[in-house]
Amino acid sequence: MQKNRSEKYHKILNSAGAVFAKYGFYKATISQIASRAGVADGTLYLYFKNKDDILYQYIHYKTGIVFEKMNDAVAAGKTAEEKLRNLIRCHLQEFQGDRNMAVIFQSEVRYLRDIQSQIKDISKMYLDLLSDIIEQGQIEGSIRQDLFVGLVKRFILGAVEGVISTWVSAGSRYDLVAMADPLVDLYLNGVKGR
Amino acid sequence: MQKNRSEKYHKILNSAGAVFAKYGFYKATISQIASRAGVADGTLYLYFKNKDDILYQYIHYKTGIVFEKMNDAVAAGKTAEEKLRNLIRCHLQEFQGDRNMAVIFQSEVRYLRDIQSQIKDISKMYLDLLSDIIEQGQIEGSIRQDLFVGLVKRFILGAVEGVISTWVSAGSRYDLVAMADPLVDLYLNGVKGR
DNA sequence: TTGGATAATGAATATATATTCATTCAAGAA
DNA sequence: TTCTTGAATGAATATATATTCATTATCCAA
Repeated sequence: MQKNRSEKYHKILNSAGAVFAKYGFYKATISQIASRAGVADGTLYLYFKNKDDILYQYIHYKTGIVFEKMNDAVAAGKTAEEKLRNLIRCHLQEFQGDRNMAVIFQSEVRYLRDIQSQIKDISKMYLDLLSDIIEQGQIEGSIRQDLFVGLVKRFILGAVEGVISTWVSAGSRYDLVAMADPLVDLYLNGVKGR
Repeated sequence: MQKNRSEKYHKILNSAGAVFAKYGFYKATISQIASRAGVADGTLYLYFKNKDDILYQYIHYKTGIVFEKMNDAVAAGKTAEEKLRNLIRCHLQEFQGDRNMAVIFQSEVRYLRDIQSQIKDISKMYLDLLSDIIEQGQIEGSIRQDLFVGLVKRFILGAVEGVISTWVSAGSRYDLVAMADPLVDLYLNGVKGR
């Protein structure tokens, strides 16, 4: 099994992404992935240990890219509110830009937890980013003190994921990034009339 | 294939719930389900068309129960805020009371959408309930007018699901229902400091 | 041009398990 | 007690597909 990140390696990863997204991990077959990548079935095994490994590498690769961008986005903000806004916008942008990834992250996360619990999953990283932002906001005074931070984090992430999930189910037709500001507004101000 | 809802039918459904929750639909085997139910493999086929059908019936059955309770909970409230609070509390309560269901709803929804698109999925029903509540709140004046209702619904549902998901991953150790009030507080008031 | 190494192939294999069905069992009727 | 009918069994079957590996192609250095 080669480990160099050749062009073919990425070709296979991309094909796998498309096939997994379309059929789900279990219904996707090695032959489908191979033929979409324009290689023979056996070739996949020169680059990946097995079918599980393909999914694992895919997530690992995508997670790395996305998380780096999210980190940058947060770092680019000064206040907690700016950071939060940047994070949410970045999140929506990345997922809008890669629908296969969005579908796979949505559907196969559970299976992944089973096969590779050492994968630093994107939720965990995300929640840590949020912790810092919330803490900063509380110090600044822009975020309430009387909050259960563990709940707030899940609340924020859950809502974004829900929004993405809807977008995916609806066939990815509308502009997801446009949801960023209204969403942040909901986080900050809630729905209550005044 | 029998259609009467005998005791054995429910025994099998329950076993299936436990096995699906533990291993996931694909890794779960007919033999595991059968042996847990204390019947022979072939017996499952007297009650269910095939493996897919077991999952389908399971979700269908659970959805019916849960949705009825949710409906009642909402109906028991007078103001929009009461209704929302009742709904969220009911939601958390039902899922806390049936962890297998919580896991399965979380993990296998996508597969279900594929096999049985005619299943009135719980999200859809839920979102409709929320629509009514939001609309009522806007009329009452307890909920802001300047909201994109489609987004608010997803925002609310996403956040509850996220909270449940965390609870499941954490091994269902803490009291989920206790999250209801803080969560509703977040929906209503947001996180912004004043 | 050739030889050796590396990469790719795809037919054959191995395995897993969903599903079937000939047989057995159980219970009530005659 | 014997018959009849429907339920239940579980060993045998059928199928699907992940994985292997003997063979072939490709590439590059000498």
